[in-house]
Amino acid sequence: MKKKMTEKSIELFEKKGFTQTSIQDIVDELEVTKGTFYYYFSSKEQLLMAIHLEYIDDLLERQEKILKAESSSSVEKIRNIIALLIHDIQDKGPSGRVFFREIRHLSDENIRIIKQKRNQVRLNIEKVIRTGMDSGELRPNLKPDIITFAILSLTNYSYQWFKPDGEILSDELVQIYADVIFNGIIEKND
Amino acid sequence: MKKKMTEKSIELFEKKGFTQTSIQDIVDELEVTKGTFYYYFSSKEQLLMAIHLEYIDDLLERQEKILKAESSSSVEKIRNIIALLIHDIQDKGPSGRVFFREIRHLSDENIRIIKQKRNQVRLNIEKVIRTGMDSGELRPNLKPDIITFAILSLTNYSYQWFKPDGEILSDELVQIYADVIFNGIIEKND
Amino acid sequence: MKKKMTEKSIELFEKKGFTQTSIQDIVDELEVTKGTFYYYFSSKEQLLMAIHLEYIDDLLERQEKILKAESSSSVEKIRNIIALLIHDIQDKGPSGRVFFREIRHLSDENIRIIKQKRNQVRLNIEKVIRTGMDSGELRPNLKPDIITFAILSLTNYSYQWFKPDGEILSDELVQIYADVIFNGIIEKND
Amino acid sequence: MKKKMTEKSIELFEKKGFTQTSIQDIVDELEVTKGTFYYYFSSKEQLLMAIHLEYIDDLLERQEKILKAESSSSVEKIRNIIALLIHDIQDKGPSGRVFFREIRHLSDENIRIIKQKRNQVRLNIEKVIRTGMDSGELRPNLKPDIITFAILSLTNYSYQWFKPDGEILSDELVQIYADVIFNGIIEKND
DNA sequence: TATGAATGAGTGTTCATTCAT
DNA sequence: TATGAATGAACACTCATTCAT
Repeated sequence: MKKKMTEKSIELFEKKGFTQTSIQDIVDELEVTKGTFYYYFSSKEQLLMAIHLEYIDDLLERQEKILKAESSSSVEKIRNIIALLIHDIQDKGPSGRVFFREIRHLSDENIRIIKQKRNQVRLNIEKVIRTGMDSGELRPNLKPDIITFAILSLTNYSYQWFKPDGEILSDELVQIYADVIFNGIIEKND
Repeated sequence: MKKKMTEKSIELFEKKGFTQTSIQDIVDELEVTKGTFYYYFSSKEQLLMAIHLEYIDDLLERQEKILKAESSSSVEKIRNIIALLIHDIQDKGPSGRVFFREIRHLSDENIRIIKQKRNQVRLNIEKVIRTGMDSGELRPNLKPDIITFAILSLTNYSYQWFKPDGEILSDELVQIYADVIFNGIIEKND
Repeated sequence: MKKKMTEKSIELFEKKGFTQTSIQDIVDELEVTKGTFYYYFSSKEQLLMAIHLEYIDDLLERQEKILKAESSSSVEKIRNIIALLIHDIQDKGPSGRVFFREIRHLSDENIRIIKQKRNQVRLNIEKVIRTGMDSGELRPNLKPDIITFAILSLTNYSYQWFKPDGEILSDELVQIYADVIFNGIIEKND
Repeated sequence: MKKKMTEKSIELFEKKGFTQTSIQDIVDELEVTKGTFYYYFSSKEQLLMAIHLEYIDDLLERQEKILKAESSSSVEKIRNIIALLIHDIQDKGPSGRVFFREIRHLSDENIRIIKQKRNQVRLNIEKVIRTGMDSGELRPNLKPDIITFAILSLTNYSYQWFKPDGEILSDELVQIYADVIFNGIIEKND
């Protein structure tokens, strides 16, 4: 039941937003009563926090696996991280959208916790870029922090427009975005 | 007074969000009463729509100017559009953030109107890219629609993290982002 | 309307208790809506605090008048204070009962404020007793603080059983209680 | 377990009040579940009634013992009853406070039962006073009912301020109160 | 004896909106 | 142009109580 509630909440939060979704909306859909909701969650915010934690913890865990792969080059690792972030939108699109949009409705303390984990994701990318610059895989004159923001912009903003069931597949999107990031769009006349 | 209300609303909507800001909050700051608000606006949503319209119409207008400049190359036009979108965050950050975050609180009909104008901005970029590909300035194998989304991701997502008063200047950000988009990050060993 | 609300609230709080009286109960009786209540009071507790303040401030003011009367002896002053406290039960019985019973539902800060004023009433009585002992009007071996509690017990507890519309008049009660306090109940065989 | 529940309830009811204490609060402290509570008590009110009954029945029983002592004078009996009532505050303070404060949360029928027993305590005192007046121990012109209320006011109100662990001992309080009641506070210049 | 899931009526509070003045 | 009193629907949350196991 707790699982069912979380899932239905993600669905509704994504469709209507956190504030616009009432506890009544959630329990109505599951055909239970409000009391039942509060049996499993102590508050609406706690539910939102649970959704956030599940999302970011899973993401961090999978990112660590990519980082630890010793056989990968930095370029491969970046490509894998881009794939990870983009695919998340396909696989768990709704919770991703909730994650990116509703964080502000958490309490200050919870925001701090989530932002710290989000920063970890960001700093992990930054580190790979630095390693790639040092090893000569990447151009030496880059600003790693800004490049990281560029990558996160591409992947995170995709939840705003990318529909996994649309014409373009998420694998294609990964390939195109990696190509842009790595090679740029200008024609080189060598 | 109407102007003052709009401005104060943008400020509050940005700080606390549309739903979390009450009419009472707005009128309290201006030291008038709720009646006054309803003299100038027929509803809270109408105020939000006014903010959206002002933002997007101004943006479209300035984008058109860039597009019409006959002396510019496609690459220059793209760079100018990136500059336009990034600078907006600096100059009218709050209304930009409101624009990107609160659209969902408009009525369906109003959402349609705003999205149409937003699409216009997007299609304008797409067209410049196509022109650049045709003229040989840009690589011929690009997907213009996706590249457009990439550009919009970089610029629009910047409102999430970019602080105009921080270390990095918006001019620098424009330059770095243009460099990434045009040249990529990989070291070319020609 | 605010006045009407306070009065009806006192009436209901006295009959059913603060917690058992809902805002709905109050507004139903006045045939208005809950919104109206919150137009005049920011919370249920604030209403309770208003009731407390009005009661104790009025009491203190009238007590001061008694204390300042230069022509009265200490015995007369004590008798007048007993009359003041007892008559309050008759004149504004309901708010007195609310005052003595519901203080615990105030916030800690508000409890502090009210208790301080209540202590003032108590200390004022204590001072009169000391003066009476010094001047020889009262027995020299009394404990003024305990005697004060005795007086307050008699008067304050009367709200628990004394009905002003019953057989015995409040003037009689004052006389009897003053007689007990001053002379005791034992038969003196001098 | 039933005993433990009653005791913990008294403790909580005294600290937070009957309405402010939830069944959940009680069972949490005992580390059992709500189901367990309803195994032993049919309702929250029934628990409150049990507390009241235990208190008043015990009091009545001990009062009867005092009344039956043939060797005591009326004055001695009154002094003993004052001691009984005051000491109860020391020995079972919490349940006394619950008794005096929360009776209103009983059902009408239960209120009737408790009030009847409370009246018995009162009428017993009244009877001793009458006997004392008839035998010449007490002043002949007293109103026994009012004097009884005076005694009960002194003793019952003491739960509002008297702290058994404070400076003054309950034995001293008994002595002082008895002295006031019997002798008054005025200096007699015979 | 005890649990834990579920109920449903109720609570204080918020707030966009209306309207006579 | 602006006010201020009033509305009413909604909201998050509480809690005594039930009952199958």
